[in-house]
Amino acid sequence: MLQTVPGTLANDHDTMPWTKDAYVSTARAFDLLAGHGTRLTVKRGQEIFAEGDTAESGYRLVDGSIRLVKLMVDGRRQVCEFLNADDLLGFETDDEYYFSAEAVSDCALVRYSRRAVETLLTEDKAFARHVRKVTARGLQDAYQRMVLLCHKSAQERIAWFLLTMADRAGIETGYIHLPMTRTDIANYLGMAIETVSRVLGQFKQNGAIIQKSLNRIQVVDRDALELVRGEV
Amino acid sequence: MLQTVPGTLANDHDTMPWTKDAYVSTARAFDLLAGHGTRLTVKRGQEIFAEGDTAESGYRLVDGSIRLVKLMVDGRRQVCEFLNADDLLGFETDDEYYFSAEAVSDCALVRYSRRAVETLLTEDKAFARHVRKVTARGLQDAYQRMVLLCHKSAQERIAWFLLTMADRAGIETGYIHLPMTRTDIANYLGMAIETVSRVLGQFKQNGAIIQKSLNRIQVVDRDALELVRGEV
DNA sequence: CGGAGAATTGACAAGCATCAATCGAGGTGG
DNA sequence: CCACCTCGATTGATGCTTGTCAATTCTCCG
Repeated sequence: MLQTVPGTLANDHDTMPWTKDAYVSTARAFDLLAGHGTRLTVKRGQEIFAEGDTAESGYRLVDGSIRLVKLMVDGRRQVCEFLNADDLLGFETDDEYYFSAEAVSDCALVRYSRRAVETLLTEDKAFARHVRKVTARGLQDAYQRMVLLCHKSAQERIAWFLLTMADRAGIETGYIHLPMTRTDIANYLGMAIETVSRVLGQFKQNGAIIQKSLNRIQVVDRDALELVRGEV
Repeated sequence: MLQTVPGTLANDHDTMPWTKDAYVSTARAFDLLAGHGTRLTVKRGQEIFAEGDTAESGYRLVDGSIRLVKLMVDGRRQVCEFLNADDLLGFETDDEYYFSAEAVSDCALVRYSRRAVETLLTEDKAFARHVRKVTARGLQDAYQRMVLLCHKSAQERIAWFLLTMADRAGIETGYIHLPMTRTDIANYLGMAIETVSRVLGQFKQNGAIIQKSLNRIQVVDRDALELVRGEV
């Protein structure tokens, strides 16, 4: 099964056997929130909230990319997930954030107060279902990545990463845009940045990919990457 | 922060600042399900459901331990989580299970039909909140373990594991009961069973632990283990 | 054009996986 | 009740993947 965007707001119809009648479009669900939402923008590298902060808001990412990170006292960091446009953030927790959220690129978000979120969660069944679904998807992705971190080689991880990023972006351009740094990728996949560099170098030499610029990569030989990645 | 049992049904009061008024005891929440639940028992090693199965039921673990596993085609397995008495299982997904559930020891469960679960999720706010909370806790634990898998040494992992198991069990006896095999532990922590054995051997020699039997371990020097574990 | 941060490349070491053999425990049948 | 048998755990030797340290190069902006 292909990895899909966690918390995406589209294409839920085909996976909601029990709930077709109760389904409403995300657009309508968020119309209900609209009056309570405030737009904000954050610049690249800026923090939206920190681990341990009281969860006073939920966010919807409108544009840009965000990384969810857990920070260690010695400065090492674990990137738990990358979020893209239309992903939700902070809707599932009602006490403290258990990760920090940082802008990978300049971002536009809509911020909803916890009170508005709580109200909608209890009063709008479709919205509540959507949040459940999104959270479950997050857990699913986390478990999937545990397999990756425990059982896959450096090459398998990078191949998986490139293919996943391509799928998430839709790859209509032919290029994968990687807004994050090599350090982010390394911390996401549980390896050193040097290893990321080396494996990307191998793929370039294999002719599997072409690096147009630092964060623009073209997948020339998708089959080769899928072969390296192995089963998902 | 200490690791706690994911999805435990007790002690939620102190972490629900927004919802004290809406809170009802789990006992009452599950009274609502009672009429729809059916008891069942599974023997050690038996499968409750498999990854990819249609999620037709939710379960509450009454007694025993369960492992959530993802299986690879070559037979390797990733243990995503261990569940204990009072934990919930399969309540957050409404299409397909994204992991298999296997009995680590003989288990007693209560099984609820998907229809009953769906109904209660939409009609009982407190129950819906509880499921949200439990799922979020699962995601939190998953992220926490990513840090472990990516940044911690074998010794740190085993120390973390022992302390976490002790905390989850309440350790009133002075002994940690480990119902799972070394293979399970290895697949949970992302290391080889030989390494698990070796590290446990070191801890025994250090005097940090005493192994009463294969799955009964006494923590003699908790401070030493916490020192090895480092920050959580 | 120049500077600073990021990425690449290389050399080396270490932690851990793998392979292999032995040991131990728990369960069964005589 | 004991011996045996089988599976899991332990212990040892070895090799490899990958992390770490270091130096250089590249890229992006001002």
